[in-house]
Amino acid sequence: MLSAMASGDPPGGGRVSIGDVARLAGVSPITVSRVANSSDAVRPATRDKVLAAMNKLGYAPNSAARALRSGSFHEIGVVVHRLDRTGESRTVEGVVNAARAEGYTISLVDVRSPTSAEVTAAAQRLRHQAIDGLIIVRAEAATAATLALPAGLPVVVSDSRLIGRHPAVSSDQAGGIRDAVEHLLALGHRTVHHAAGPTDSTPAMVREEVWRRLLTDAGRPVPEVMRGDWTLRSGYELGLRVDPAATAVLCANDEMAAGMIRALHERGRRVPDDVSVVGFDDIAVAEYLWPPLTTIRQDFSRIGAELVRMLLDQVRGQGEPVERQRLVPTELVVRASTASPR
Amino acid sequence: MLSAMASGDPPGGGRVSIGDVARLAGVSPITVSRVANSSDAVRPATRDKVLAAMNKLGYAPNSAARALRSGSFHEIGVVVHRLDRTGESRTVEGVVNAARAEGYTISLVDVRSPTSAEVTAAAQRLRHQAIDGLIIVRAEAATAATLALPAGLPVVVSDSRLIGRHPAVSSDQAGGIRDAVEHLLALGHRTVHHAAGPTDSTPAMVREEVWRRLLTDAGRPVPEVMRGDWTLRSGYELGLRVDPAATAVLCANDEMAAGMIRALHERGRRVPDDVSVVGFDDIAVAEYLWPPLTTIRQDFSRIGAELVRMLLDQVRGQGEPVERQRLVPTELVVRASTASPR
DNA sequence: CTGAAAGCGCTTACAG
DNA sequence: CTGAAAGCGCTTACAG
Repeated sequence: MLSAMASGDPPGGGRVSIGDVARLAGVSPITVSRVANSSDAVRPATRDKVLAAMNKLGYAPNSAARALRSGSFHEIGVVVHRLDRTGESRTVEGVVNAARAEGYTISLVDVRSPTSAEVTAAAQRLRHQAIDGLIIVRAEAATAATLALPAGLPVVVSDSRLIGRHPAVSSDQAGGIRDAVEHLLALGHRTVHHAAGPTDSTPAMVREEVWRRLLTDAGRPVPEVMRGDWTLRSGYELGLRVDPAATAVLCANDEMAAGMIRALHERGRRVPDDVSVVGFDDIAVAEYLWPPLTTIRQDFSRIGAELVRMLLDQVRGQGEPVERQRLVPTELVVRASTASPR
Repeated sequence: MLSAMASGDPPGGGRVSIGDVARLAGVSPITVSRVANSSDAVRPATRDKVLAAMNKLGYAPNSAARALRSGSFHEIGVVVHRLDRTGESRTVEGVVNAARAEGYTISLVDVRSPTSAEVTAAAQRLRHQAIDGLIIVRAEAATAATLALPAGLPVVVSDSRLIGRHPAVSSDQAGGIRDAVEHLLALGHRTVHHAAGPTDSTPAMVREEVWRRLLTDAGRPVPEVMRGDWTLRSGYELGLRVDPAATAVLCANDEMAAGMIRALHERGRRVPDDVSVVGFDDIAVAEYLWPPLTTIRQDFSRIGAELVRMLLDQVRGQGEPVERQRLVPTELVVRASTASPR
């Protein structure tokens, strides 16, 4: 428990400063600073006196002063779009936890749309606030040409068009799609239809290109791609008009897969007896959809941790060359929404 | 676009300070400060000179110095548990957006478990960091007796046992449960079973108590409560052994309702023909479950906004009495998972 | 409308 | 092992 109130008479409206502690302990402020920073150049008896005074007064170092002196806030800025989506919130959670382990806190900004203008404004707001580096989680629609980040600010990005321009962390999209397509072809499907994500999203485009290339390489017909926007609703609408001859559909994410399955139900098509469906992400409900969804799991907390690691490499290594891109493996999780065609 | 690099020769390894701008513009640092803070006591011509110099050098005020001087970081600490859950992430999103509108950023800490010890540690870590106030989003297992928050730090809490001790914002749980129970009774169900949340959660207990009281007041039999833990899995497991005579089940949240529906399917019980199911929250998939879920919608972004408003009332009004509790209305959303019993 | 002086709370060399 | 001095970058009265 903290003591309720300082018993001395600290100036400045109640906030206890290093000088107050020094006075009570009968030492200089420098010694208090040493104790606060766990320097070992303090005699144990002195240390104890100071610690007792700190406790008595409820002293907490003023981090504004500390940051001003040291030049670092020990804070990382995070720009995120749509925090209510599984991938985004789990990635941010991973970032928060990894940052904490390194002694950093997170300053979070949510942009309304993932465009260059919004992200630029968010980055400047954060810069204004004072951060040591910036993590951009999926600025899908931002491009390197139009994004104007403060000069000299270390940056790491997650999946986006900014890869190449800035160090980046991504799921192994290609590997995931390959696993899914091979799984479906191995089950005996002649080809695989694709309910893709929006064209302004890098992960969506990567998934689509890999799907197309795999079918081509395997000598299978490539059905016309169906275009969605990540939402359940878009998956549902695509499901209402999916080719009646389709026996397997690979969806760009789990939400679209859930909408697809619901539409197929309404059309009287059984999953997986008539149509196999595969998602991407492995969100919490995937296992409890009816039927339980076969999907490609992304390791979001690992992505968050790698984002922090690569950012702090830059922050600490100032000037050193930095790893440009790190791929985090995906995993195919086979459940009951896929089966051999009848 | 920012200019790539300062063309002057600013000291301190590249960071541009107010003095550099003053020198280039041929004015004093005070004048630069006035321009940076949009004071109107600056001649337009002077202002333009200063703004030009700022742009040329890529000046951004050092917020550590600013905070040290003014005593405020314009930052709000947010303690959250399980950011990957809908309620939590949407509430945080609401907090972030409302805070931004007020010129505040968010420093986010994620606790592994919602206990007093974890929340206390998180609050102290944030205090250390420097925040103007603290928002605790659902510290479900923390109690006022054991939570030790830094003295003098303004605090607002969301649903939790801390209500009463600290100003709080909550959904109108009672109103939501009333709407749901009345909806089911009006459909002709004799009584309503309840798949409740964990006993250490205040919202779960409130929902359970209101459910019990409503049935008692209506003279209906009160079935033994079923105990879950918010997860899909727990709802599924309760669904496997729900009373075969039950015709209506009110679940503590949508995830549990999704698990409940899946278990009922597996047991060959049709929803809503044999059993009506109601959830709580209105998460994104609720509409796309099969059947689409009747549920009680919570307005999380409004909750987030109210949390910020009540916190800043404290921060700004120092000493003034503050509103103790604010209820945010819920809304019953009727879909296809409820019907009259056969 | 503009500026010289002081100070916010802390830490970093430097000296003893 | 301990302390006196200087300064991080900014803003707040105060004076002109």
